[in-house]
Amino acid sequence: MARYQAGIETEARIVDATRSLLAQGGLEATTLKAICERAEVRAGSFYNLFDSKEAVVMQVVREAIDAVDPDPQGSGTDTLDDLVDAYIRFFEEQPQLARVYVMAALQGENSGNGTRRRFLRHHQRRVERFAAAMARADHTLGEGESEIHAEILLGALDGLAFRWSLDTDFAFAEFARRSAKRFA
Amino acid sequence: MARYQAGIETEARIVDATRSLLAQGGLEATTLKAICERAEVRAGSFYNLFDSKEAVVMQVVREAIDAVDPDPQGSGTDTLDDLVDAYIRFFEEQPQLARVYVMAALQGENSGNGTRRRFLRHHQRRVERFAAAMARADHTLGEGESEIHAEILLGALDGLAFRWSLDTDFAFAEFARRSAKRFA
DNA sequence: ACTGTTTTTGAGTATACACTCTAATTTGAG
DNA sequence: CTCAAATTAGAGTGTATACTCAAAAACAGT
Repeated sequence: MARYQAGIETEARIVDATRSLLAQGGLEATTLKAICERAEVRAGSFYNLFDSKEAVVMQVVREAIDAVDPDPQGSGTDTLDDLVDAYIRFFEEQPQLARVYVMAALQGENSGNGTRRRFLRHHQRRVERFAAAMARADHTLGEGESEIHAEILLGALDGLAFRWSLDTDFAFAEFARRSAKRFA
Repeated sequence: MARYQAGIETEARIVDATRSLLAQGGLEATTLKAICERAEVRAGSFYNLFDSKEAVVMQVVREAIDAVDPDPQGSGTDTLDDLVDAYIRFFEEQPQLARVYVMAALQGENSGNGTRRRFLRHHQRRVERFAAAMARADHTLGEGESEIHAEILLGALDGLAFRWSLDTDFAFAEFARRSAKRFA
């Protein structure tokens, strides 16, 4: 069971290679061959450490999302602006990863794997945090009410982000903040 | 140049086969083999009539979008509600096609083909029609102002539709209309 | 040094895909 | 009926993919 140092380092190299490939050329560029070449590893080693290509891709995406979380401990002190900013930052700093995230969710729709479920869980958590932040800012808001508002605002953010991923000239951040003001 | 009847009928069969495959199993199920089998045609015949698989897929998607257009002539009599309803109808009646549409736009991002451009042109037309309908309903609205509102509303609709395509229990239509009310 | 475990190798498998090509057949206008 | 053009067949090409496997090598605790 005890892992060797070599294996741990190899794993890190594979994750790094995957991250840079995704950031650079999206899912299309992130083939197993490309990952192995960049990590200087043969296919067999890859499969000694990961169950599938999808596994490492999803790990990278998850890490990137966590990296911009304004309140990783979930202590409940983040404001709506914090959350919106974190959302904007993820898309602006990692446009390709955001695309991969969306594609993975969309592709998972038909294939039976749990990508779609994971995506929805993550979305649900996000809705709850948005709703909580809204409720903290406005005590007159009912619980159901704030969840609905959160759902609509997140919908708008997702849509605008998608719009921006197709045309990076689109003033995503500005529209996103404007939506937040309007739906909050 | 003069086309034969046989060719015209074959073309229709191929388009029908593609449409039903897309509606049934999305892009994944819509392979050339599947199209040819369902249309009872050999690959050579397919390529005698279409340049590529993508060509027929895009044709089907375009037709589906046009089919729900509340004002195909563009006579400028559609209201915001009409437009929102058309949007909702497209996603509710053709969820798989909507997914294909989004996937195609996302995939086209890196590959040099014009899918992304087409998508953006279509989006732009939609923004203009939404903005015009908003302006007709509220004459105090400036032109720039109504375009911004249209962009945000469409963003929200896109995001909610995406949300719904992952979880068809989501009350997409209700949320969509609720978003639209904020602009009316 | 011994030894059981982890790691690495790299050729190989299986498969799926869009697309091509040539020859044969069918069509329909004159 | 003729014949050029349109259509069709269908085997075949080329390529890319994720992934497997058995054996060799490296590792680290004793």
